Amino acid sequence: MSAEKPATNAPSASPAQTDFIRDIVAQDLATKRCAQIVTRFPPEPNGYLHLGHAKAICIDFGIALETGGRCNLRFDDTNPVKEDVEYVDSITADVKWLIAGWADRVIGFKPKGSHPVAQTIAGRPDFYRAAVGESDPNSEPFFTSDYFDQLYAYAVALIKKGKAYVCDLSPEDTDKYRGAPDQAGKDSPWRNRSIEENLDLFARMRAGEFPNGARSLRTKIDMASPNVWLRDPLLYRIRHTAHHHVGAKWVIYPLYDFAHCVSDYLEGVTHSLCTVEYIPHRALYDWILESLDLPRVLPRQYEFAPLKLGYTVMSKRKLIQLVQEKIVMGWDDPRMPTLRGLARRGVPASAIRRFVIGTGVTRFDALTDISVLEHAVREELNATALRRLAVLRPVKVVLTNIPAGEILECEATNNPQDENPTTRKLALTRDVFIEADDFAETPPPKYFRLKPGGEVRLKYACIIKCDEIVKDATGALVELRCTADLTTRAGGPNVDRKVKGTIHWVSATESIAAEVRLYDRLFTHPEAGAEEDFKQHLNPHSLEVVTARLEPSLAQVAPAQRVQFERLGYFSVDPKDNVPGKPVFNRTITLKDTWAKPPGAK
RNA sequence: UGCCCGAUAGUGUAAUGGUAGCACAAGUGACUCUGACUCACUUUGUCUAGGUUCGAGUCCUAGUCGGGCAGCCA
Repeated sequence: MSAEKPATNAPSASPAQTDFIRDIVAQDLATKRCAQIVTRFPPEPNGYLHLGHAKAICIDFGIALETGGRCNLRFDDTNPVKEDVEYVDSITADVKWLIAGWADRVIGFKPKGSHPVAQTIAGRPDFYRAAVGESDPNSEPFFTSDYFDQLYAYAVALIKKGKAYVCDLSPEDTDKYRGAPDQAGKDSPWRNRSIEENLDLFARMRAGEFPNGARSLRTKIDMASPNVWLRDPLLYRIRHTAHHHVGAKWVIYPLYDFAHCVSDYLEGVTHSLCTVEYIPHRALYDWILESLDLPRVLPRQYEFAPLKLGYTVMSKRKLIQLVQEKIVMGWDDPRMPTLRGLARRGVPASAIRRFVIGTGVTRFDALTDISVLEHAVREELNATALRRLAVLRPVKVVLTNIPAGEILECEATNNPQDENPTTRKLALTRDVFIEADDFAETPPPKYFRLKPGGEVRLKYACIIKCDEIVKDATGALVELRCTADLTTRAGGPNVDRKVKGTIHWVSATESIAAEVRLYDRLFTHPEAGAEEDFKQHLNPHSLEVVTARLEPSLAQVAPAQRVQFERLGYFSVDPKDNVPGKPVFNRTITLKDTWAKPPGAK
């Protein structure tokens, strides 16, 4: 069964998702401003993708999918000192993972020969090769760095139009000349160089004649603009650094504002969607493209609010801190909001999409509650996960009326959500384990589980009655001695006898031991991400490792298989640490628990 | 402090001048060999003050509150 199968109760024909961006897109199609919608997802390869990126991906690819358009994965790799192929590889794989089975057919294709295939494929990690498909070099992502020649030509064109100049101000002086938001800047002394001189100097910048920071290429807009991004922003800076994708060909590199709009144009992007912090850049985006007098229709930028999730941090800087300070095990730690972490935790890509799409698209600075994500995950998993019995914190129970060595077979349902559920066999034996939480010597009110003298049903097996509590000298619980009412087994005369509680269990002898990792939210504060000192809100109990007892069928589980440990939650095998004979499971999420726990209970 | 963006139940999001809906959360009940799932029901909302209009969540003005912008980062 595929983990990507949509939940049976999914709103299949829900009204078309709409928002202000989709409205604009629909209008542009209606008025024929665009024949086809082209979007792009443009990460810089300097970190791992997280839930915030998932939102952008769902918007960019989603709109392309809904309109029969396409969406390019393009690496915005204009700053070689911060970037690396490690990130190109992981981001490519993560994007493909997130859109697989959903929008993979609208991903843009890279023109043949735009860069040597061998350079990008050979020697790359398996997951990257698998993601891009070695047999199909056209499925490779786009790179802004592949446009460096064209970008350079456009910069020259701007100089020739008198709209750009080479400036000799140092970075510090450039800063001073820019002024402040409430105070106009002043013109650079180099602002009025002749076109010939600018052309000559820019060519020499490219030729490597000047050291880093000695000169820059700037637009000539307005040093007094109330929008500071219009105060002659830089187009090119000098960086004597090799580039991870195009090698050592360049010593000057374009800046985001120049490279991004031009790359969008070159790729035929119609709608360039980004987050609200780029709102002040939009005027510059438009200015550059309009100044170039380009023949084709220009792309337009629209902005939406970034995703903020409670009880986690989303900024790259904070995430990297968690990794570097070993607060988590790595970028793929199952507690991380990275796509790698979520995947390792067992969250299906479809659940992430469902969640992100459900939060909508607005420009409002919203904080989404973690329960919305959790609900989306449970909804996917409830439909697809195999039901299994596992005991996380075992307490031994001796069924005194079952002889040692005897095995009574029970039939258990694999997934009650299936139309035609299949079953498997379970072994009921004299010694079994039940969950520590499912027994209370002095039960709180409305306790449906096992208590002295009380009865409870062992799921799929029979009703048992607690006769005796055995403790050691220190008063610690050793075992429970119970009698099994075998007439309440399937096929028995009293199968239908009701008791208030049904609990999970495993045979003590017919079960296996496994490491199970229980995860909780990383932070104890909903807005931990908003605070500089976010680490003070770390949850010390975000990871708990237990040695659990599992029913034998859990000995070999495929990494992609999701299982529900009945009454406990959804689990999957840890793709890294699980080895045959020594299983390791991750808890993706607990089941919803509406029973008010008594005070002091864990 | 200059410019820009925003504000609808606890949270998120619809309503495009005409009955304020939906989801999550919370609560009540039904069902139950998962205190899950499912089902039914319930509570809770248009930031404030003016204005335009037959009619304003929606348009206008002012205020309040929240967010963004002053990298040779993206």
